[in-house]
Amino acid sequence: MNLVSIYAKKLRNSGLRPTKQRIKICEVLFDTEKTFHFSINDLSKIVNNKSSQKISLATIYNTVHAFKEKGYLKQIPLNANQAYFDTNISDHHHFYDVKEKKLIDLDNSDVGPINIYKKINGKKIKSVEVLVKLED
Amino acid sequence: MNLVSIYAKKLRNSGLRPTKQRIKICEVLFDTEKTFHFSINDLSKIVNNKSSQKISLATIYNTVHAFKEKGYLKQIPLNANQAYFDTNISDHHHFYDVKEKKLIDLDNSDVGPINIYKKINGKKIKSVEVLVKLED
DNA sequence: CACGTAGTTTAGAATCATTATAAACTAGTT
DNA sequence: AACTAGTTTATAATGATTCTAAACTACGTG
Repeated sequence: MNLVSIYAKKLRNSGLRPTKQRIKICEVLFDTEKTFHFSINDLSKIVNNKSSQKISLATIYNTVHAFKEKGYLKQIPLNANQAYFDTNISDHHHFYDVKEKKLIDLDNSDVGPINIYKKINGKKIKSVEVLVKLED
Repeated sequence: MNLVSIYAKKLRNSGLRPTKQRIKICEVLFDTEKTFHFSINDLSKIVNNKSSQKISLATIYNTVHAFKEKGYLKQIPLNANQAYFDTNISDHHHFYDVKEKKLIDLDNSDVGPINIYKKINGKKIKSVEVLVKLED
């Protein structure tokens, strides 16, 4: 089965119609060995540099949100003036190089086990994310 | 020594002139037993509800940034559409109740020691912040 | 295959947090 | 009192994100 039909299936399975735009975005996001971090603007540039048939910014926003919702992307908790996303959806963390404004993956295996001793009544833990800020 | 002169001294010691506005903001932020979380808008409302002599939004922004710079406030790494700050500047972490959009402090003592085994050449760790998302 | 419809895309407008500007003001010094 | 660097302010500008509503499209049904 080729990639396009794999993406189409993946989209259909999540209740999303496999449109040309979504397939093209899938190709940029998931058709690669390495995972990566991106902002909406980054993604828009990458996608629209690949072909003359442009995808509107609104669609990029819609699609990224849908993919995040479905768990195909993760948003990185970070104080920046724009949102950053990660195609690496495995349980992991991040370095943030404050000076260079660069994110670096920090695998779960590079961080010792994290124990949370405090409990909040009626709530359970959904995720634990660590942000390690770096300086020179 | 009264609080106003304590704040004035604190400001002067950091190279910030103790203006009426900054003192008033100090009173809101630091003249309390409990620490708290706030957005710029929250702070603006609190400050301007306390007296008829209003402080402009621009000054609130300037002051919060200056205080953050000087280490009197911390910004909380979080994906929200606005920035959140914390008057608790001790080394600690946060719960984030996704549904209720509420932040809860998580003291350092409520989290086991965090070990980062990965090293980045030429960089050292500035801070380690944990965000624990909560769900029902 | 044509049709209908719900879902999708799109350009452009609207919103909203934040930052920049530049003129008026003020703390602290001379 | 005068000076100056630092501060405040209203307002404009910016920029990311969301909204809108009209055009388009995937796809099941007849």
